[in-house]
Amino acid sequence: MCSYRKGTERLRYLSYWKAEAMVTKGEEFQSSQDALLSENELKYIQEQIGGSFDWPTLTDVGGRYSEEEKFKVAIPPSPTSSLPSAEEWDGPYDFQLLVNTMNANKKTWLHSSSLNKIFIDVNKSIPLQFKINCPDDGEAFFIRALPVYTISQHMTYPVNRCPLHLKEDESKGLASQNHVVRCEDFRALYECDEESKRYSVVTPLGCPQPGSDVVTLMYSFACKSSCCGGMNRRPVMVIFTLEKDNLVVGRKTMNFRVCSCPKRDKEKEEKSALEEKLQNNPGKKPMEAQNQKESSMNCIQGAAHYREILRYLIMLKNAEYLETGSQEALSAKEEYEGLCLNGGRATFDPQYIKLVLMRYYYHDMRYIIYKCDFENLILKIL
Amino acid sequence: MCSYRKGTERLRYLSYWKAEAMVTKGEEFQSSQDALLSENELKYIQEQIGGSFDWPTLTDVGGRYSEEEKFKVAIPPSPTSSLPSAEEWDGPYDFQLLVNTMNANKKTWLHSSSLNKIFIDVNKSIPLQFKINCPDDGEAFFIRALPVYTISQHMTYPVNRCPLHLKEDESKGLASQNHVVRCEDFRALYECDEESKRYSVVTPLGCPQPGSDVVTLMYSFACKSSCCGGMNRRPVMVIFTLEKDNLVVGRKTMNFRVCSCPKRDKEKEEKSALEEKLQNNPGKKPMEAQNQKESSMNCIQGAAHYREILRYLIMLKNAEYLETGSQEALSAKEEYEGLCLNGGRATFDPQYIKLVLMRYYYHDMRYIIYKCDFENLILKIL
DNA sequence: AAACATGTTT
DNA sequence: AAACATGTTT
Ligand SMILES: [Zn+2]
Ligand SMILES: [Zn+2]
Repeated sequence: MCSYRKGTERLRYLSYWKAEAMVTKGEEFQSSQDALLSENELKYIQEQIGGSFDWPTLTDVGGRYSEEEKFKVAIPPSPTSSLPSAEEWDGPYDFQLLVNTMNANKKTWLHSSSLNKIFIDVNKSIPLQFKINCPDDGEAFFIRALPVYTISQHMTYPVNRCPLHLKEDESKGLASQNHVVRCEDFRALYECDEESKRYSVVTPLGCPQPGSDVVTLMYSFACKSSCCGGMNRRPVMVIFTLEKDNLVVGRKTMNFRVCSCPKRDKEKEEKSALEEKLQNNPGKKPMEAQNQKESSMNCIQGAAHYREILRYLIMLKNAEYLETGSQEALSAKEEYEGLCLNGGRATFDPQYIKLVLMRYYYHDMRYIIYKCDFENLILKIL
Repeated sequence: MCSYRKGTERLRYLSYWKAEAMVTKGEEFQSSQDALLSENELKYIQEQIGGSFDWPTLTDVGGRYSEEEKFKVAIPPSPTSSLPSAEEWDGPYDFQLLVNTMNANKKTWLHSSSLNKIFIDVNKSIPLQFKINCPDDGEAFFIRALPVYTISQHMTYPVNRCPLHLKEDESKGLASQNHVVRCEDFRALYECDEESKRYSVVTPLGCPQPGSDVVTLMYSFACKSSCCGGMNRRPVMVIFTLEKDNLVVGRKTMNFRVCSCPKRDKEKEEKSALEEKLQNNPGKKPMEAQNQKESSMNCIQGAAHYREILRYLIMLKNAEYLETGSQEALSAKEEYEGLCLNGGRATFDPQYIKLVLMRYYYHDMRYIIYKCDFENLILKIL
């Protein structure tokens, strides 16, 4: 893991430093805010890295230890969290994603390298090639494919199938039922993140065929980008994470458009991207899907989780009030305190709540691990 | 009831004549074919009326009489059967449907008299006016609104809501949940025909406001004509039946298009209808929705019902074979006999099965009434 | 209301 | 592939 960039390493160190200090002192965290970095610490870290970063994924290993041995610990979002990282990262194994354009089936899919985008028919498969620098160890690696909306306003919502296509597939009772992204490999595992409600498919990478240094996996999409009540015309990308021992060790992304006329739509998007580039004319952006019916309720899943976010907002608003004396901040704080008490929900501006969630998830504390796992983790990282 | 047209009266007489003869002889029908008119009788009747006709609606009055008193009797399709009549009929009460164009809310709905069609936004209400020649007796009458696909290929399928809009409304748990056509009257009753699976809404007509001779009811549509997995771009009409004592005593129809741009679409349809008329150019018909996913399974609901239709087909094919010696008819007959035995289903050509169903429902026998009800009925009709 | 987006029919 | 149909965005 010597290829971690400097900023990322420093951030990891800083966050764990705070958590470790508390664990060392034998304190059990009372809430997710106990181990939060201060505003100044956050500011400093953001300057250092200027982007998203990676944490190792830890899951509850339930039942191995007694209750007394449990610790609440600062654990980062998993690759399927509400706001997963979409930063390209070759990682220690020089992870690469390749699209062999020779294979392009002009009828069913096309790749635009200028847009880093694949245009594909619904339910048609596309071969994607994955490469690492130790192909013979392929059986130890997994490829996770996770669809995510690319426009910031929708990014925190999971990508779900539309009611119509879901209904058509319900009777089949397949594990892939709720998944837009499918991998046509018999070892593919269809996962749902209970926290974020995101669906992803995880496939063992395996070793290349003799004479080849890449592994080819077939992917398909079970809904169109335009499906009403599903992606509803919102552009999506797929985040492909390379995973080993439950850690993310590489990441690649690809934009996708699942549509009826891949050729027409690719040409149109390329043309308008070119025009915008030539004229440097930001006034003629492509239309953006609006009026989505994902209730802002769904934006924050679960009553307990929602309360946690509210408490975080109360803290932020209180800090703002103490610092600036803003009456608006004070009344917002009081409103949130009321909601906390009576279990109500506020209607947040999506852009605002997105920023709040971004900050909140930087300090995600919602996982429980066991003391020895935590100690091993600290040893690995420091 | 003296205003029944001659052809209808004669047909009614003929069909009941056959049923009455059997009842008189004390025979209990063994199957729905026992009281069928012969091919020649049918031919004669069709020449006489050249269209659809009305029967009184009778329902099972269950439990009033002992089992021995029950009779199976030839009863016509109800107004919500699989192939309901769509013939305009003023009836004995001079039933009229009026659209007051003065009320037209240019933003949400428009009426085209040349097309007998209303173009309307989804979930927006339109006032429709109903008139009878005895408005003071209005409380004894009901208006039933039943949506039906206008293109013959889809006519026998019930009009259902799409999965998306259904899902949005499911949590509300309203009686109107599955209904595309809504009546905004607190006395409106939402019915589902268990046999045909058609949804209709029945509203008491009531008496006109003082000084008026019409009753106004507000209707709205909870899905668009274009809804995927629902009407799916197939044109629909609404059949408004005037009902009294469970009998249909008048019928009016109106075409509807539930869409996002009523004005644009009305102008376009009127223009293309005019062009077609002027040029008498049948080559440039508007596009027809195709590729519907309603399984032909759904076309005939229920295993027992399906078996009945199969037996009817066997009879038809056998008659055809005996008359013409057609080997094709013979092998079709044998195929259907096999399906009857093993409970299988054939894949019928939709156009063909539509014609078969049409003939079958002309002789609908699936209702049970009691002897005295039957005798009263005969007395009324003869 | 005009322009656009995007699935379907021809 | 071109023309059309029809919901959305500007
Ligand atoms: Zn879909
Ligand atoms: Zn709908």
